[in-house]
Amino acid sequence: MEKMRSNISMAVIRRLPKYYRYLNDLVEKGVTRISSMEFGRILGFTASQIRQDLNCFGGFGQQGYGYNVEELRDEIANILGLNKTNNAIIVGAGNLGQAIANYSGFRGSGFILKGMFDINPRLVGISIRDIKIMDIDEMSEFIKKADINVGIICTPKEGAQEVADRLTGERIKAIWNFAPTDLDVPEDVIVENVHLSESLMVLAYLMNQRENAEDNK
Amino acid sequence: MEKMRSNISMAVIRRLPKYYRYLNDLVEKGVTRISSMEFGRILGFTASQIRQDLNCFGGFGQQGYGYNVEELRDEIANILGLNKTNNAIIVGAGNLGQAIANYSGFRGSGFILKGMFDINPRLVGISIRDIKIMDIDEMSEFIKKADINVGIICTPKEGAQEVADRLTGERIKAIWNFAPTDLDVPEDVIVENVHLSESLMVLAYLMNQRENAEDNK
DNA sequence: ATCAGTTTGTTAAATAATTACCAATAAAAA
DNA sequence: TTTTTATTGGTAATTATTTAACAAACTGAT
Repeated sequence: MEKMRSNISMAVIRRLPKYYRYLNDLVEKGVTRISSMEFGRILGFTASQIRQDLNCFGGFGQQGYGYNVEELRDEIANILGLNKTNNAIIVGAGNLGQAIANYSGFRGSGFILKGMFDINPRLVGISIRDIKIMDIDEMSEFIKKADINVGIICTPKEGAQEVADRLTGERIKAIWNFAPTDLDVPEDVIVENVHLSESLMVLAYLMNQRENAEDNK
Repeated sequence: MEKMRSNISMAVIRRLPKYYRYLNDLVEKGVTRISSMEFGRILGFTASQIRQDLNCFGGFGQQGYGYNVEELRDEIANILGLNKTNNAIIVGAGNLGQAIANYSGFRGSGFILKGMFDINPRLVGISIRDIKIMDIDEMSEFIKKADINVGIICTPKEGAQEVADRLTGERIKAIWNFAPTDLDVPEDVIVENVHLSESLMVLAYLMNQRENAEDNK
């Protein structure tokens, strides 16, 4: 049974998926047990950090043995809520929306794509992976009918806030936002941003810096 | 002239693009000056943090006045290296690769897409935004010829490491990695990961947690 | 059983990041 | 010009995160 600590830091939470990914790889390789030290070596973390992180949720290991790989993997899946399903829709069915619709990572995260929406009449009616693109005016009704609780925003930044307003108006619980803007939503709505341009700018910064450092040598 | 501090923390660096984005918005709105307090209110940061962050790179403000919006925007663009151009190729021309190719965020970050590569013969020959998809065997030669220094990996995780090896073999400087795996590269190569599945799992965690918290009320 | 060797969970120490504070100084008002 | 007000840049205090240390406890071998 998990410890009930609700004040886990985001730093810890953002490491959990990486733990999960590597544990999955280990399971596939047939590794049954692992120590925090060896796991840390693989991940590039300190053993201490791994033990500290895992202990936020419970004592999954055993002295003199380490962690059972499969058991730990399942515990983390449980902590991440990957066993629960969430019905999702994509709003904005352009290139990015379509790529996300085809994204295989949905499998295994518990998210199920139920519909796609766009304002562009050329896109409405097209199907991506058996998901029909619908007109955005049908969205509210669809959310109710299909029990949607996650909205994925793949619109340009101009339309994003309005889409967010419509989604939250329908009591959606979470938004996965790919639009390059910060959304203003009620405090009980969760927003996870994927800001590609920011990621790219960080890359630009690091390249630029590296270059400057070399010039100064 | 910038201060020369090379030990800027990643926490600061990852905030720079957000500063840049909001400053651009302010320029567009015609705002000419702003105090750290007002800027913080808009961004959701403390005034202290903004002043502290900016001071890593230089004293861009003025007592009793604040910061000149346009000037600060340009300074940050310069710090981020957005004025320099970098030639990039996309490896993996599936849905995600094509979406990235169409991604308008390249404009304004200084990255120029010069080519796309795939192993799938059905894709080779197709053009996306005037960029021809080539066979991956032509990649090495193309990198030399077209002076490419950035590789964007949009392959499944299975092929990603091999692509990274080929890219670094050609002395590429940086990789923008969308494959759900951590790449092993020489230490002078910069890797910026966009791990969508990890982002999605964090979303799952937060939703799951919110639900648990509500149940315990 | 007993014992040597591992490895955890947990507490303490060290490091990093954020926030508060304030003297110095420029802008704006008087 | 002088005074008041605003606001920075930098330093100090606080808070958060990471790493180190170690007693407790399990494994596996003898």
